[in-house]
Amino acid sequence: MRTDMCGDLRATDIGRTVAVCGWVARRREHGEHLAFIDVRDRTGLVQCVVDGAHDLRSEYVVRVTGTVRQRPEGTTNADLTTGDVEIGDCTVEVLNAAEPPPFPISDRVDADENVRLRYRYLDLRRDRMQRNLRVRAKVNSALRTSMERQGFVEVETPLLWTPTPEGAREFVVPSRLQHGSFYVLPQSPQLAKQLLMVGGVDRYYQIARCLRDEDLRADRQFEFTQLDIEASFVTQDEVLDVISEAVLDAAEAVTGNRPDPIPRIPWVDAMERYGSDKPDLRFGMILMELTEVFAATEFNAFKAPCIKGINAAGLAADYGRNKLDSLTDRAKQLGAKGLVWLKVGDGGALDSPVAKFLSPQEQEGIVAVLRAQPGDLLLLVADERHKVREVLGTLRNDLGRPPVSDGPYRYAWITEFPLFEGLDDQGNPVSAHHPFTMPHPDDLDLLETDPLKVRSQSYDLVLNGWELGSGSIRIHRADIQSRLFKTLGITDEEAQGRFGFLLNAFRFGAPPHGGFAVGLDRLIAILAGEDNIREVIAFPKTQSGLDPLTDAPKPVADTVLRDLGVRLLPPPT
RNA sequence: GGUCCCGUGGUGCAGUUUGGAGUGCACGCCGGCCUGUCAAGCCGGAGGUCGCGGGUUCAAAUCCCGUCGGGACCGCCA
Repeated sequence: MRTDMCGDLRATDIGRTVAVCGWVARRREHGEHLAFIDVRDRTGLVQCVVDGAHDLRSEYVVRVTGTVRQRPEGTTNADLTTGDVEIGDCTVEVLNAAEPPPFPISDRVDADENVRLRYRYLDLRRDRMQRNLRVRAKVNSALRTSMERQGFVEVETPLLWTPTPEGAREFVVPSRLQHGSFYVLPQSPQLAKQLLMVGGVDRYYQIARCLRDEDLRADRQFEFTQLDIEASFVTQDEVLDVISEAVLDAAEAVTGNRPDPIPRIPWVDAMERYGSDKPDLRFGMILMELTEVFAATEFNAFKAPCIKGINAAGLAADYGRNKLDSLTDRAKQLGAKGLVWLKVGDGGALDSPVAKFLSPQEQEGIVAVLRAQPGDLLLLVADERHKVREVLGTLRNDLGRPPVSDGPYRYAWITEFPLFEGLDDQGNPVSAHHPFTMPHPDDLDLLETDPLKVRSQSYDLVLNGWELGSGSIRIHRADIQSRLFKTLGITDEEAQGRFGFLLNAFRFGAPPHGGFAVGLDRLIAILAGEDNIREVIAFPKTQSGLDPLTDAPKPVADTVLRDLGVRLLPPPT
């Protein structure tokens, strides 16, 4: 039907008779016998010179045959890849007429999200979306190639899975053949891939769809895609190497440049330096330790277990009283008792409401530790250590963080996460990752004595302040798993009920294993320069979980419910 | 469950603070003119439940309450 793609035509094609197919992007009429139409396909636009365009309208589907020729002197268009040439002597065949689109098929205007999604098939015609889909395809392809090269085998796992009461809320699927029982859609292939390790697959990967019935965000959809991997007989470093290779390959495939090797930062360092377990390494403003400086302070607000400060370099002039007050409000909102700000004057003197409470030695200490220069704005928080980290980490992002999709790409591995995060209502520790995460070998004996101090062999991958994924070395030995369940307050019977199939499998020779999962929607969004994963998903849902295109979710017929053995409750009042 | 922003011809916006005739801008659409444009240009025209419901008022796009939808965020996301 066609000989060429619109966007591919170049001066080297001059003289060829070609046929292109696509949509009428624009037409420019110059009287009865001269008109230009721009024909668009997924590769771009080409200008066709036609003898009148009266029967053509925007988005008509056409097949144009003609001869590629050099554009006349002075009429080339440097903004188009095809701008040196045009198709002349055109015959235009209308393959299909079209109504005017409900919004312009153009990158210049951003239509209402609801309208974009209702007419997603039109939205997808836009350059931006075409580009994003192709970035996505490139990433998928690069990852597959990388994983294959590294000896991994793609295995598909079930979508109809079994409920696991831990973790994210699951989508539930009623069983027609077993009334009263339900499948769930997997929040990840976690347990399936561990079974594959017991099955001797050794090196598994999958570009896997995962489903979680949790509230939606710019970086979260109900269904999302992970590069999921699991490997046997590996150390943590080996897992990190495999994933590093894969994501650097993906970035290189998209951008043409290979980002720097990915630094590995222990969790406690990330929290101390950036106040976050997903630090954005594109900017500094490190949280500096001031506790020692105020060891003997007379200033009551600084008689605290931990004092840290950040230096918002050069921002003193930008922050007048109002903005400083709202920063203070923000800090209090985050749970701080207060926020101390100091501006560094021209002579290096500190200008601050609390300056008079600080000794000269303390003031010098602040300047030295924060490497303060005239014009800098210094922000200090004194409190419990975890609170100081959290508040200053948030302020650091508020003050310094560029949009997520701005370059450069700064990946980071965060390692040695705590095994547990806090206590539940019954006073039992809560797994930070999941209950099959291997404790750090040096901390095993703390399981029974000081569980909250136990580090784990788990790790996150971060890119420009977005969490891209997480993984861990798993527990493969029954004795350690049993100790962990005991620490979590889970009895052997409960464990059997919840994860029996996995624990049974582990009795038959489970190899040491570990893995990781990379959130591809987020990775692709960042590589595509988007700050919302909807932009890299062909058919996403709105924030309230609706699909304006199909109107899903919808009620189903009573007969369907009857077949499933399901009865609806009256709507809540 | 909560906080904040948004909803005005097909599209994007202004108008809302301080109530006074559906007022304005740009694009698109329809018709006409136009032989080198490229976000073509010029002339003319059509097109409105100001998301929806209620309230206040002589009078509501504008103020108040509720509700629906979109977005950002908190909670939630082992």
